[in-house]
Amino acid sequence: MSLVPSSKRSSSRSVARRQTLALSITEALRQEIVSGVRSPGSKVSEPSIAGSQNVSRAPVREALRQLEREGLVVFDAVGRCRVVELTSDDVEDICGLRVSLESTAASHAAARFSDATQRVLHDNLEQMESATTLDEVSMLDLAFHGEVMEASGRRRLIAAWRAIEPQLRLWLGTLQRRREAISADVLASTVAAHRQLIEVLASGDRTRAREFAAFHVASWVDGNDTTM
Amino acid sequence: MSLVPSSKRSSSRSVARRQTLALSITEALRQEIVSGVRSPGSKVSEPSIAGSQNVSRAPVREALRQLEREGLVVFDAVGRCRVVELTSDDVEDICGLRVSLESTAASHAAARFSDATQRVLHDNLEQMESATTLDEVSMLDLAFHGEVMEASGRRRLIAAWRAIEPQLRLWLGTLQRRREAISADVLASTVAAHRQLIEVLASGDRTRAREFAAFHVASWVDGNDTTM
DNA sequence: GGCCGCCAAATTGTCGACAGTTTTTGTCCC
DNA sequence: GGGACAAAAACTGTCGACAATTTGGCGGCC
Repeated sequence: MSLVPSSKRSSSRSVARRQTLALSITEALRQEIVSGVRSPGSKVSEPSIAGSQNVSRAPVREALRQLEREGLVVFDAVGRCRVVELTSDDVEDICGLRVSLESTAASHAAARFSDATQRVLHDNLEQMESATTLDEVSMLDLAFHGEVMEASGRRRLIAAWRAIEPQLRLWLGTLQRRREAISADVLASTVAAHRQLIEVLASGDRTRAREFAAFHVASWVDGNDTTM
Repeated sequence: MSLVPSSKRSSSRSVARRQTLALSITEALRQEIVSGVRSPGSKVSEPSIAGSQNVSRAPVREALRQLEREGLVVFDAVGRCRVVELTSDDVEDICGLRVSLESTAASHAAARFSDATQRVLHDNLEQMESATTLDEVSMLDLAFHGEVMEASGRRRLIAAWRAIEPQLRLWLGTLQRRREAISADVLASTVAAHRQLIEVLASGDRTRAREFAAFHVASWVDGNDTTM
């Protein structure tokens, strides 16, 4: 398999680290996990990956640690690594934390909403309106919420979000591999909610932003079946 | 779903990983940073640490990555590592996130409050009452809140807390190195607040737990001077 | 005195190797 | 067929080494 070329990180905030083998492998593995090529619970050993990617174990090791940070793999007591298996409990956990983080972020974002942010969000909205596949919508949805997080300007809040976002992607992927089509009304309501969130953020009303974000995320969670 | 038997160590990791060189070095470095032996902004290079600890660079490298995860060191674009320099902005950031996480945790903890947890918290309370140094009180305070986080049973919530807790320790350390004595009324009010929090948690009222925790943490933040 | 380029030292990213464990395989016996 | 047991394979943690960069210092030049 070839290493993913990795378009540069969309977020301008995080420091662009020099491209390194460990980074390429991290991205490649993340993609494999989220896309389901590596199924939950399957073993992930350093030598096998090092062999398949034609690198030494060192960068692989580093990549696995990064993926652990993102919650996509877990290490057992003896250091063995496996792809994480998300239970419905885990999903609940993730979503609960997500509500906390996003509502807090929305509150901050409302206090420092910029034109640039608004442009980015509107852009995302337009893309979503013309999206066709469920996968596309999900990714745009995550990107939208990621931008709101970034707009909060709170580094540690963003870091906490980044620690669960890949798990959300993984979960959404699993869901999508069961369904296939995209429900038109879900798309419509998501777009509507996002549009409304932008307005609330632009209004600068922090309390309302917090509450609306909490409500939107929570109802989004309800809209998706969390049982696995 | 198994939960921590609560029998073992108080600051329990979810998994007791086998003792490893990387772990020892992580702990040693963390201590050096939090205690101020390594001052904020100072360089942390792999060879120097490897040399001083008589190990190779590999475990040092891993330790530094762990410390980065804990926010105690930062890497620049070319991979150089330094001890983090916390600005008043950072502290605000940390505390804001802390309020979010702890109030959420309190809400969950109230819903599943156990006798074991109550015992641990009361134990902490007693220790704090007989504490003499400011350092002692701070550590017990952090331990108390850590236990509340654990009591929430939300792994990812706990993980997010662990990602900022060391930075809190670092900040408290710097503060303490400026003052010296412990204010009796601060101690008293902290103990009182903790006692009250235990009661609220035991009552099982999730909303009240959330609100009380948010209030307590926020006022604690106000009580400490965040300007650096 | 201050700025510029050059050389030496230091540092990171990556590699291959080895020892100690853990897991798997294969075999023999019941 | 199933279980105990031993050999074999696989894996992790750690080490030392090397090349490519980056940093720091030094002398020269304006």
